[in-house]
Amino acid sequence: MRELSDRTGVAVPTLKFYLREGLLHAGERTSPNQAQYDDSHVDRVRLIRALIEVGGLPIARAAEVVTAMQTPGMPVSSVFGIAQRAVSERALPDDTDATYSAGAVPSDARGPLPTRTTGEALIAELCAARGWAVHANNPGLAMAARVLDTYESLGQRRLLAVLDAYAAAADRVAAADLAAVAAAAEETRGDLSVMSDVVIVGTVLGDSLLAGLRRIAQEAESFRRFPAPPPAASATPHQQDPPC
Amino acid sequence: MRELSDRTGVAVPTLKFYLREGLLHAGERTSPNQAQYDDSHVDRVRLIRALIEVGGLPIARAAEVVTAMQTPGMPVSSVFGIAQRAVSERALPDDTDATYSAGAVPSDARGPLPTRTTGEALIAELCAARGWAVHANNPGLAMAARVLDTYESLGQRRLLAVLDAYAAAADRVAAADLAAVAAAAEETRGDLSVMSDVVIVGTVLGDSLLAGLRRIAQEAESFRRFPAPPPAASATPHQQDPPC
DNA sequence: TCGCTATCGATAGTTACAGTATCCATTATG
DNA sequence: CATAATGGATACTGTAACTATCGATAGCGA
Repeated sequence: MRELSDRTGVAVPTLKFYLREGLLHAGERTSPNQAQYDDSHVDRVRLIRALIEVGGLPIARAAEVVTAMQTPGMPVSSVFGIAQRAVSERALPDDTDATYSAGAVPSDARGPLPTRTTGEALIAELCAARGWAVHANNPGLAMAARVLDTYESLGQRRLLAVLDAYAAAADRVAAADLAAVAAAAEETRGDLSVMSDVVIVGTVLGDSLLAGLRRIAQEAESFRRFPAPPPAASATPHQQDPPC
Repeated sequence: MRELSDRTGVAVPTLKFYLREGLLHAGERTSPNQAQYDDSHVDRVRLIRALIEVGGLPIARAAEVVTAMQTPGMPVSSVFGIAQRAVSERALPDDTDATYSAGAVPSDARGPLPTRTTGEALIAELCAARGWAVHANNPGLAMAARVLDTYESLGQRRLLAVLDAYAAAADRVAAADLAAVAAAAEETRGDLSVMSDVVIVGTVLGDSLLAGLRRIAQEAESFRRFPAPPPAASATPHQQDPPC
């Protein structure tokens, strides 16, 4: 176990903790108080750390994910669903209620239609326009709708204008994601466990990658549009040095 | 204060807590133990809840953000930087060290070049290829590089193939983001506070929106590529019903 | 074989975060 | 004037993710 700790950089008590939580499979017993850990354990620990640190998953979600990963015949679509739920459920607390305690509806009673929310309606429209066919329980639906509703409630209706561009971007990203899965399938002649790996890692870490690239592109685009930030005097020190 | 609580759906003790933490500006004093809260407080509370619940920011980051937002002459580029740091720093713990305690470098000593990491090199290349000019301290650089390094360390080198598509998508998204800011600027003749709002809300919530849309697009694309998931028997119940 | 260290497993403790709860001296309100 | 609420301070709760300690072995070198 010391060796496993050394090879992964994770403290021994933490490894014990992961064993307890079912994140890490037990080693092969050699005696009542001795076990042998192999490369599969090293890989598993690395994956766990990646999901938690880079992907930001809580440990319970990571446990679900790795459990699903080692279930033998799990079809790709199910693995996708599990990965998606894992990264989404930290953003969707429990039941998406607004907790408005009293007369808190934002002032204007909208149309009498039984439409759930503006956001949901917009997303449904978007799906129709793009030909996206998904299950109603796809966590992305609630997530995206929630953001749109929040834009509205913050009086940022102008931000709804970004929706189409975001959708186009999402399409591109999803195409790349699935292409990676397909490539893995081809290389390994449809080895489900390899495909699961790609799906899990790609889905969970992909969010971070995309977010990071977005920040870079934002700053670059910002320079393009507002080349010299107005030479305003401010209390905090700003860094407006030359870009790298 | 009860009224503020009722109008926002946030418990009174929580509002007190936000006041203490500097998230919420104090009300106008009418007597030593009485204060008047107005619409600005309602808006602020809604913004705080949105940043925390939808954007997933920790309270300390939200405090930085709202503080920056109300700083008078803050240039747009600085606001962008603050918003970006707020959404990034939960993914970048402190100093991005690998904490490998002993002989933990993944077995093969790579080339003798002083290149920081493969990820950083790839991102630098990408920036050059796309004409992205950014400061070296842009949090997206570290974030994206980290994900790429993690792909490698997990033996998922094949996922590096998605990078170009992701970058193109990020470009699209950033263009839309900046277009929204520009539109707001035009509408309000360059009102910095309105622009700050758009930048903050767009940056923080945009990540969630994009992530949500990605999940939808992924599932849709998954159906397109793997129309009928192989009829495998598995322990857990799968839902492969008709899409909505 | 002795002694040292490490292991497994269990239980308990720690730190950080995000609130909640309680108390108190006022103060508004019916 | 009595009740209820307010602002402010302090203290407490609950969860997440570890971290420390303990006790009974078990391996390994001298």
